[in-house]
Amino acid sequence: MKWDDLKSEPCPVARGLSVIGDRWTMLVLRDCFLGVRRFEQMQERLGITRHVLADRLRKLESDGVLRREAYQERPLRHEYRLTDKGKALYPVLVTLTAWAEEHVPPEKKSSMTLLSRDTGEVLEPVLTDAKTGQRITHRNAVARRNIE
Amino acid sequence: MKWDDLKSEPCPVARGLSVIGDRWTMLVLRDCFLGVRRFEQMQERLGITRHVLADRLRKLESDGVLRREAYQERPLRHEYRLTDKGKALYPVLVTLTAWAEEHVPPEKKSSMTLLSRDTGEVLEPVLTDAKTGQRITHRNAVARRNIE
DNA sequence: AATAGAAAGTTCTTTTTTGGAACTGACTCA
DNA sequence: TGAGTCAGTTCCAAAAAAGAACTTTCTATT
Repeated sequence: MKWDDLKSEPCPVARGLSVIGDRWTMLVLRDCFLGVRRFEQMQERLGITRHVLADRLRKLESDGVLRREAYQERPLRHEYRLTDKGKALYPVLVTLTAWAEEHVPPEKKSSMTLLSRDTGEVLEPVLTDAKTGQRITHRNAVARRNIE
Repeated sequence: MKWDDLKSEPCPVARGLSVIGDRWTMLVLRDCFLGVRRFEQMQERLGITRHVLADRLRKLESDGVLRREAYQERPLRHEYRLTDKGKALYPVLVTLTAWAEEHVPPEKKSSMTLLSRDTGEVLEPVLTDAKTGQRITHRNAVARRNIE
């Protein structure tokens, strides 16, 4: 199976991975969520090859996750910003972060905490059902395929 | 930056990706969550090269996400099962699924719905704070780096 | 005017990863 | 004896990533 074939899979996991399923993309998006918008900064922060970064940004733009906007003319320069579709990836980033914090210990102890912007309290992200507020786990949920 | 270097990054996103950040791993885990346990089945369902599948399973085992268990002797055969660490990835899979369902439309309309195992009701997964029950979004949360 | 520097890429070569297909080993079953 | 199953391994070609240098279009400095 080829990369692009993933996009047309019926399974949403496969389709999601067709967009964010490689080694670098989520790291690029992490930086976007942290407010990094420019090529040079990303390249330096990530230690990614310029070549690959340019490629990933192109893909993310064509997938509608980032948009490229001119921030100056002469010389023309662009910056990258999350679209709504991109911002909607926040829960994926947070759950991944939470998982890694708990299960993939770093060599040097140094962690990340999520804080409420309003109260400054530490947040503990959990997945719940919007209607009932019940926790969602692999034990109490099942996936159903809808054939239409 | 090399693959293995990701493991020792301070950022949990990078560490998480060192485990699940490639094109195939999450698809393998998806199948595990659906109850697929054996090499042949995975290989056939995923359309992944046997070579790569064997490699991914080895890595997932050494990362403690799956464990390999003999299900018969003569000939000795193993199956792969999620460990607790692996099961803890469920929220990542669910948020990714939810995002793709909403934002990465398939060519043929065919979707997935998450149902409660108890009530059979459709679940709408959202990220909330365990203590307050408040929704967590990129707008009301900030990440802080803890230096120890 | 000449030089240095920044930003955002591109180009080139080498190394790593995949893809694809066939092959192996240890059985079981007819 | 021969076919089939399962869980891989081996080999080669093709694709992708790493690493480093180069380009283009400016602005700022000497």
